[in-house]
Amino acid sequence: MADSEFYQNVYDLVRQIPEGRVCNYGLIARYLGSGRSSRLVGWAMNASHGEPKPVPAHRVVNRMGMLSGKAHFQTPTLMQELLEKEGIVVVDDQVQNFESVLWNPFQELSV
DNA sequence: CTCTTGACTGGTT
DNA sequence: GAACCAGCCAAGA
Repeated sequence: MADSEFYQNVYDLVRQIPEGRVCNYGLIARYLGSGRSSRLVGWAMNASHGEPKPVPAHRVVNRMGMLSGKAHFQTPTLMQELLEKEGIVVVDDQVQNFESVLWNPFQELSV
């Protein structure tokens, strides 16, 4: 259940992602301690729907910068719209300049 | 209790 | 360079 701090850590970390930036599951998973538990991040995001606080899951994409979780949003186009609204260029469900908008918790939070 | 699926990644073939 | 296999944790059937 959401008792695990892992979920809260994921939500908190995702909420710390600034606008115009995106993060990938593996990076979040690695920051939390498990580099290959990226599936848990995805599952945590799936549970984020019932969270009282809004989670900017649209800023979370897979390692290739693809909007893998867009289908889990209210609308399949909401994710792209939100990203483009924040200044992120999305083409064919892929984030352009992915490395430029990629947000690294290690670099940003560990400075 | 066992098996399958899932918003994933990395390494090997 | 693309495709397949293996690993990780959790929840639903």
